[in-house]
Amino acid sequence: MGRRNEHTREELREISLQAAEQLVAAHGLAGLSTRKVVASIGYTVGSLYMVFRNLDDLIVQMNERTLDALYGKLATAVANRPSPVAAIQALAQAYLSFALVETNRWLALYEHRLPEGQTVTDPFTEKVARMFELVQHHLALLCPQRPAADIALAARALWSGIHGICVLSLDRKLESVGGRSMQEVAGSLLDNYLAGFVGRN
Amino acid sequence: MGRRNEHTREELREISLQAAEQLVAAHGLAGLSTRKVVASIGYTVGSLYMVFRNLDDLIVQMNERTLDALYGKLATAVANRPSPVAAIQALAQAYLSFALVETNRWLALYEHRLPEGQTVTDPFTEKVARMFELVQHHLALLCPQRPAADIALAARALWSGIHGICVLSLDRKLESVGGRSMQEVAGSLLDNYLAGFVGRN
DNA sequence: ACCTGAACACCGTTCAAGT
DNA sequence: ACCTGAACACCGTTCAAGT
Repeated sequence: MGRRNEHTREELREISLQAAEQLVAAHGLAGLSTRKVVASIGYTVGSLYMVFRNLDDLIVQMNERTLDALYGKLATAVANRPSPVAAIQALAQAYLSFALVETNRWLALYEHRLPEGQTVTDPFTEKVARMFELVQHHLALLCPQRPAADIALAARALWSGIHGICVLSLDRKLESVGGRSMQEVAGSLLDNYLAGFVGRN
Repeated sequence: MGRRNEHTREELREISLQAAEQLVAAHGLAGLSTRKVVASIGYTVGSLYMVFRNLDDLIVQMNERTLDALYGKLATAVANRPSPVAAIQALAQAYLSFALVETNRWLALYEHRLPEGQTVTDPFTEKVARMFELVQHHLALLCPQRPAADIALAARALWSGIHGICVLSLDRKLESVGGRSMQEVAGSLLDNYLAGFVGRN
């Protein structure tokens, strides 16, 4: 057998990633497998390994696409905001809303762990850094005379905080009882942190 | 074959959980399997199902033990603190330090997802709630005349924030570049949030 | 009652063989 | 060069059979 040649290498990569994204969106990262991907694109197991090094490689590439989509949402959300505070609030809301709408794909970003020794790929860290700088930039606009180290620390605290709110809100295991929305909690975090940060130069 | 009777049901449960904890501590949740557990305690696959409903059940029970250990650390850390703020800081530091020391077991709390329809067990949510109330209690001491809803919201924001800092710091994938320690970032979050929260009644 | 181990349905990965 | 599908080593879960 063999020799179908219906798709180029690049097309095969594309439809594989699309199939993976659909599987993850529908059933979570745990519902993804090489055999399900190839079944849904009409190929057999071996073919996946022509295009991806292994399943981890496929997941990393899928997650890179998710990061790109997330960055797109953040970038448009932050554009043309009247003030740095409004910009930061818009970033947080966009992050929450992406996590809420694309829950399973967003979760896959954090659920996937590389095997023991392996380290993360460069484009991946670059995409993460790019998002992080979005926050940092608007925080610097808010407090122009603050040293860069202060800004970096605050950006990291806020970013991590918003992220934590998403994680715990979307994980029904830890969703602590009192039913407040993600948005409320995030608003409280931002408002109070920024009040403290700005007020204490 | 059969009939060994070297261990009671309860002993079997105990050594299985201990073996699981060792496997997770050494290789992460992904390194845990029913077959590895039984191999390390000298039984065969079938025996596990005398004591646990399935692997998920074993993991949930293991995670409950981790939650108990974490609660113990938090409770002793918070005891006899001179002020509510000191108590809250001690809680945060204890949480960070547990995550840092028991990284893989702590990660397993969040990595494990129940299968599709299944919901979380009651003792589990209760243990989470108990930890959460620790924060809430000391926040209430800090601001006695604030309405309970404010306190609950703040506790959730802070708790989620500290959690997010742990998650992102321990995940090498997302560890944003500038190398600040978890403790520094958490300190920044607490100090600024509390300054904002207390100052704005 | 306790425990085994074969059996089944999955899984990721490799690779000789076919076109 | 492309693709298949058998093969291998794993996995979770069940259950007839043994003591």
